[in-house]
Amino acid sequence: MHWADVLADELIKKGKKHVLATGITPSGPIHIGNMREVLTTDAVYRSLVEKGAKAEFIYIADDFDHLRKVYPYLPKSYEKYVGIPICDIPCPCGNHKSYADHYLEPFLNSLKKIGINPRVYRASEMYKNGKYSDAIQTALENTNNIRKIIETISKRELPKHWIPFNVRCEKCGRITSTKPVLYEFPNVEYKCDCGHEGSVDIREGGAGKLPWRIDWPARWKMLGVTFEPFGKDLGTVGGARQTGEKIVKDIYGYSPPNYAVYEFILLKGKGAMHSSKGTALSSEEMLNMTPPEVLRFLIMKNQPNKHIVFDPGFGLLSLVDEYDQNERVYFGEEEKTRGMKDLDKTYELSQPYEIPEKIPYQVPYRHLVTIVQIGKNWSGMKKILLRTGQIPKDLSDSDENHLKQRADHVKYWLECFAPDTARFEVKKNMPDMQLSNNQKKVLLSLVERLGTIHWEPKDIHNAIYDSSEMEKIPIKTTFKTIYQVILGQEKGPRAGYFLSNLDKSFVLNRFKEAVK
RNA sequence: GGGCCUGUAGCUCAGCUAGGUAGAGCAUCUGGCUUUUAACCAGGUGGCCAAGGGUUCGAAUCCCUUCAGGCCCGCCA
Repeated sequence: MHWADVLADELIKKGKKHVLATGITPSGPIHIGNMREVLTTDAVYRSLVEKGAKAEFIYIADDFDHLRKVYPYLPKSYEKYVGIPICDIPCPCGNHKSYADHYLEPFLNSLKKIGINPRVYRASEMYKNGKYSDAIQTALENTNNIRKIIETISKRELPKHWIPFNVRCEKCGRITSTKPVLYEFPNVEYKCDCGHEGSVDIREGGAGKLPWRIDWPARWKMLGVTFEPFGKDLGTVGGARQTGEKIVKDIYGYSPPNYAVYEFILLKGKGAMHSSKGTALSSEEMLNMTPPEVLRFLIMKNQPNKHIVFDPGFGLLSLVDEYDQNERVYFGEEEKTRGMKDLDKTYELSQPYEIPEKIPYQVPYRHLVTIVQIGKNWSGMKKILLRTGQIPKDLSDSDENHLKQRADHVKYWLECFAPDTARFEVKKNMPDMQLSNNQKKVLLSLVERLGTIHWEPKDIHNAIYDSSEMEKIPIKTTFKTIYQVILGQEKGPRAGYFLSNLDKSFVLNRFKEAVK
């Protein structure tokens, strides 16, 4: 059984109505690892709906959380905003409403692309319009109990005058620098490091924020959350999940949601991703180089608790190939091999939107990598594909769109992530290089022979072999020579097809120039 | 110290969330496509499933122990 079905079945045992939540703080570029949380939730959501349960998928952007430090990707001037909720900090690029929106917006766009449309809640709004008021009051009434829970489970000692509420300083706007002096419902008197002393009414929207360990359980109850996955860092003993379970039960009288702990996505050769260390791959970038269905596939085929090593180099091509193979099996065009566990479900969950009725037209992804570089734009590519018979003349619009999209992904990948050996470029001018006598000999022979043949892949291919044999030069050397004078490198795409896509006189002139 | 993951063919890994003859890709070897360019087809070689114990008619799969590696444990998914 697919893991999403297992999780959905567990939920259905408890009831027929469910609220599935995810939450990510948009304090920096939201990377592909964060995406795993959303996709995991989406998989369970879809399984629930399929099984006839009522389910709602919500996404909580904790934009009332404060800026923790000046991350490396921020200007130094942001020092003054540390401690202020990110919804109240100006946008780094100036084009968004706030700091939070700057990172949230592209992420929500990415979600759309991979077929996820959760109901979005913003913590800042919930705080500011008083939704949290009851939860805050309950927390404050239970200060000692909460303190005991946190101290016992997480084995931390809390400050003497700690209360489960961080007042937002009315003067400097920070929620980290205030210290409570006195709480007497409904007011908290506080002192801020900025020198301000004041008093806030907790029923007033936006007066302050519950600390994370209380905010989370409070939100479970408030929104009726029954499922929420979280990263392995939060699943640790004494962590926020554990204190949250106890707090939500004892203080808020609500039973903790089901969950899945998901492992990290590691970048091949780089390890775990950290936005703050610049080793993260943002979701936008990821979606620019990976077709959305393939990105989903990566998450869906792996159980959440298994770490994933993502290789943005050649590994990506293999991943797409694997997806395509699964697709062929799903549509019965190929035999299932043994390792394809839960193939049908995995394939269905990989679709951003509708499941195709029939198999989309496939062109091997690796081949697209070559075609993209020869054909440049889509019409050029289409011409090549038509001529070589790799697509039929009556290709449907949806198939064409699909291929076009893939070509765009390939292009982005080539520009930003592809290893050098995947790239080639037809040099406009003769590359600067020295050819051996043998190389010159074979080129001369080729000029002659190619001049007389039809400019067809097969004929070109044969001509290359004939010349090579004639001049008693290893075929390897001949290919190498061709690539060197045309591409300036020693390897390249299959020569016959490749040359046939270039202008005949261009090729002949280049060869002539090379032997001078 | 605690938690999670991993250990299966030379390499990368699937199979463990249904216990029932050990799998794929790559590499290698043989043959073919009248001739390899990270090409295709057919076939072959290759594994005490980390080690030990337990449950079972039957274990890579479930349970326990050990060993080795990775990650997490203020904030970070």
